[in-house]
Amino acid sequence: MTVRQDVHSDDIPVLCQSCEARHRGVCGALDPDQLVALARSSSKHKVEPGAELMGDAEAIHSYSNVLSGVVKLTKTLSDGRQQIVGLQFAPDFLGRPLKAENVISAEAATAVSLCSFPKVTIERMMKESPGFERRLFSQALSELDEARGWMVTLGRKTASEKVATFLLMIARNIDPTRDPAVNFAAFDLPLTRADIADFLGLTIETVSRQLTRLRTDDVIRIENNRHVTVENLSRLERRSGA
Amino acid sequence: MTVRQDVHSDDIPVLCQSCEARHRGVCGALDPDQLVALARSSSKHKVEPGAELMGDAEAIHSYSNVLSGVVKLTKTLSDGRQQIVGLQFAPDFLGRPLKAENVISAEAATAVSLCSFPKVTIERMMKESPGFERRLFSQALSELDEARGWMVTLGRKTASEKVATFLLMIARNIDPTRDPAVNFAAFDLPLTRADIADFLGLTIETVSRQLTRLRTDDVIRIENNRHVTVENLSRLERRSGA
DNA sequence: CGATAGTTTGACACAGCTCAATAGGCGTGG
DNA sequence: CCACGCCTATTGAGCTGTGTCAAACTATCG
Repeated sequence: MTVRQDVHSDDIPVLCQSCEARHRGVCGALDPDQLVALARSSSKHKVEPGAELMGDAEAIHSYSNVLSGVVKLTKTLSDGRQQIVGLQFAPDFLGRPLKAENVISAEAATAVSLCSFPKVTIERMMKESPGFERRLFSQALSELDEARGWMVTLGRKTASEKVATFLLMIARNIDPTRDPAVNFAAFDLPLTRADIADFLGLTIETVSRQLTRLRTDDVIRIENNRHVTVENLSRLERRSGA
Repeated sequence: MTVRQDVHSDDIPVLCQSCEARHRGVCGALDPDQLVALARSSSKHKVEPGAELMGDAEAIHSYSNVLSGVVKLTKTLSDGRQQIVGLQFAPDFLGRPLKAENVISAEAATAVSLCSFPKVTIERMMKESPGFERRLFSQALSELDEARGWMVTLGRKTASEKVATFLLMIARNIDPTRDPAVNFAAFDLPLTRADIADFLGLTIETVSRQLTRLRTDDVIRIENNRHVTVENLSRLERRSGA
């Protein structure tokens, strides 16, 4: 385990000073010099909900850190059926390393801010900093664990368990500063009913009915279709089939 | 097995000489000296179908290369519902790097032969050989791509598409020396109907009915319940919803 | 306000599940 | 070699959870 250096903030690029990716993200592996080098070719930008960030079967030119907002990773069958295969939150790293072409698409689910880097910069950093590559590796393995967790949900859970599992996942991920011990959560759903359906392998109608059921059973409250309050996360968890 | 003292750089351990993992697997990244070092603490062994290779929530003590046979990776819900979240074939690397505990179980689906290494050996090799870590990283990313591919199958395909997709995957993976261009395949199913059901999020009966349908539609032939012949893989692919 | 997009609700259909019976493969022992 | 038992796979009949189609409702915004 590498010990984080005691770094004075004036050594760190302005761009990176309050960046979540420097703390829990891939940039946490870099020393100030490397941060400066990386920051030189990075660019921060914001995109609107619905913006396409990567296209399936498209050449990869850049990678990004997600600084805020939620990114959908999707796959689509030739006849249009769609499946969301992952969600990314700050400070996740976006983009498929070690490949020339994407096999999935990425789209902003909410307003998203990103810190992007040219492909070559990331490749150089991977070569020069073993710690950086290690962080990318580690994130890939976490995403693999997650994807396999969703395989269980998709293959073996009922519609109501799926919806409960989804809400639980959002509650746990949407606020990077959230204390996991707290048994209460309130958040805006980052996805529309159609997106939730595409994530859970259901239809919009079924998602809506299951949400209504959770609401009438007093497990959750919903305001303005988007804002969800969960008084008792354990209660929701018991409904998730875990 | 004795290793010679004065190893020239072109000397490869006997153990590794005809090993698939040295060609397409993680050991391909190692030079002869490193292979010797690794081989010193490795052990080859065979296990019966059904043998448990890793347990969920169990501390990790070793990693392995799959040399032959098929390994099921499974996750189980508390009430017993099971989902297969991946299959491993030669020369895949088995075990979750960068973690102290497993989050999945692994079981031999067929007779399996393995080449195993203590945890510390793999960890040392990862530190000392960037190429070795790179290969592990690369395999993790491939497994991630695959898992996401299965998410689409589980969430969005019909039962008959699922079964066709499964057969196609087996046809393409079971024989490491197979030419991808050939449009014909014949193989023994490495999984029982129950396993296939657990992989595809279906019941045994539905799997059986869909296989019968593929058989009566002359897309496949089945002998002795296990041996499958596919005259025309493209035809099968058209049934897979790809 | 009206227009639009997203969501909920209802009625009904059907793919895949459940339960039950039958058939087939394979090892063991007479 | 057959007979038996065991396990796995197939087939059938009926049920149910989720999908489909359609209509009504709600939030948001010009």
